[in-house]
Amino acid sequence: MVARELLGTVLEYTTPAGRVAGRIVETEAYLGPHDPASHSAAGLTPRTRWLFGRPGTAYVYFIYGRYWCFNAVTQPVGVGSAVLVRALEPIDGLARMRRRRPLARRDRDLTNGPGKLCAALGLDGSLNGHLLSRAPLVIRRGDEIPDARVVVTPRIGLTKAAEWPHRYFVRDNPYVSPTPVAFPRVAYG
DNA sequence: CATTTGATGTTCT
DNA sequence: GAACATCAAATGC
Repeated sequence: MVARELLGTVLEYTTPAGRVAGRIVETEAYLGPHDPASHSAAGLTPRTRWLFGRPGTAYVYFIYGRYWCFNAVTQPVGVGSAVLVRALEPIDGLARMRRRRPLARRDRDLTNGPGKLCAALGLDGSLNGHLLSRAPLVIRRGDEIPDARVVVTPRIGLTKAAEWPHRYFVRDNPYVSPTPVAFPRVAYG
């Protein structure tokens, strides 16, 4: 599963304002049209245009009237499958992240949620459709995370398919978003 | 620490 | 008109 493979890779955004980067420590897989929780379940709409694009495309959407969420498309054109990046461990540009997230009290609060990390990095809808193999926004190889350090749970915040176990995170990493207490946690593999 | 609640506006029905 | 892949503040331990 690509969502698991993305753990440990580095998301890096370079603009005239500077460079910000973080290690991906939490992801969620959204499958194709047969996944009721995926935006692709509703078919092709103006919003989901880039979700149905080629693998490695950025799919960025606006939610709850305030926040952007960043995804990487993972399946061939027309399928509509993507991985939501839910948390980063900051690597570079910490000062810029703090300026963009003035309400974050602790550094771990800068990027431990999908809306938070987009705000910290400055990601928004202008990046929709961008290919992640090229500047200014790239995902590059980082640390390999052993299977023994990967935990699987249901996805957060869903009403449909709420029990499907497609959330992955790095065990004991302080930058992972809080796991709801009632969630089952399963070792990967 | 855990749980609850209000804010916010786009998207699709 | 309802739903929504969220967040932060407030509350009760």
